[in-house]
Amino acid sequence: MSPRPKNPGRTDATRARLLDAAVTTFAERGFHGSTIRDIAGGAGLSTAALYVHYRTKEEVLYQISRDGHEETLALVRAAIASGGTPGERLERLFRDFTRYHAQAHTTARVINYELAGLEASHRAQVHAIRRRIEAEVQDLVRQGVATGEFDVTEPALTTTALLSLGIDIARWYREGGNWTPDELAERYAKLALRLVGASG
Amino acid sequence: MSPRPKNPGRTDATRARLLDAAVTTFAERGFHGSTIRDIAGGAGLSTAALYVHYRTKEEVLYQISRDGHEETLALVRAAIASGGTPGERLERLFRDFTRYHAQAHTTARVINYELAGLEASHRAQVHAIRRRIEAEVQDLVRQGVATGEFDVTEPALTTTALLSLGIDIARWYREGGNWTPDELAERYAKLALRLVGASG
DNA sequence: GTCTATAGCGGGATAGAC
DNA sequence: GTCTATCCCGCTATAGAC
Repeated sequence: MSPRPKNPGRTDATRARLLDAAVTTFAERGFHGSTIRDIAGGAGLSTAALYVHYRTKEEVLYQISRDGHEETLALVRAAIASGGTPGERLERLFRDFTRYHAQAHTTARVINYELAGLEASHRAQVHAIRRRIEAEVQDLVRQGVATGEFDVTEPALTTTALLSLGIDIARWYREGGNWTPDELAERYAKLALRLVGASG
Repeated sequence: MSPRPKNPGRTDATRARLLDAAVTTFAERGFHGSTIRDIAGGAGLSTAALYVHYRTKEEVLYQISRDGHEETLALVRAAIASGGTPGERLERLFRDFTRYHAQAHTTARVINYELAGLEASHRAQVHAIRRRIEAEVQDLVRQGVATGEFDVTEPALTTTALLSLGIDIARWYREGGNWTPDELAERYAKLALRLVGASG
């Protein structure tokens, strides 16, 4: 993906600063509205230095997008693997999913709304992860239907609605608003149970 | 907003074509990813001709955004004014709100996700309309709580969730998918009732 | 109101020194 | 690995003819 450095430690820290600055400006102005001067400058570097770490601006976006999606998939899988009834696992999944989208709302904004900035092959890889996330959740919904715990006639559509609630947080959430990520997670987990007809 | 023409009929048609082309490219590539060549070319005009109708690219976005938001506000108000119990009105509101976001998903994508492209004063005006939309819906939710028809402890948060479900359709909806706008509207209206604890 | 042509600037990316 | 300096392209917007 990027040139291999001789001094990983320092290089890794620099890359982290670049990704951080990129997330900030991508979230604020979008991929095309952000310049490499914004990114490099935000990390305290010249534009030329950026190219030691990433080949193009698009590659920076890809790194952010891939990392974020993999983290989300891991989070979803962990909740599903955690045991209990489908309702308990859905509640846990949704609590974590919601908290992530609130806490990391700038990152979440980039990975959910800047997909169009990705080059075709990168976008395809990211979409593959998204499909796996959706498949995991849909599977859980179907399990709940099978056990009779959920009252859902169309699992695919209900899954879309569930994910919508979480993803859209990245659009509207602001620090210093009415709810902390934890408070929101608590309440949204209950709303998720209502959506699947398992009011707990 | 734009220069007054001598020949309104022909000018209006040209502007409509420009707005149409702009919506298409803004929805696909975002405001900053779209060029005035995309917009003008999509309407069959040269870039110079665009400036007869709009002073800047941003003004094109503003026109789209303002029109779209006003249409949405009108739709929300019409449903609320239509009479019946809060539950009946919420169901109607949500059916219309959902259908709009599916049917006009390209426009909806632009007006909901390209707000950052607006100049400060324009953005402020649009945000004012958004707040009115939210206020109308929240008011309806509170009415349902007052009559005991809805089971909601936090009307503000529930309103956010309701709007989220509708708005996020603009992100994921595609023509030729699993649901027509009407089918989706039907099902989402039922989900809205579940969210407010008024399963009908 | 529309065109062709172009000004003028800001963007992504690179060259070459340290 | 980072810098300064710069290339060169594509973008927004305008000039001036029809």
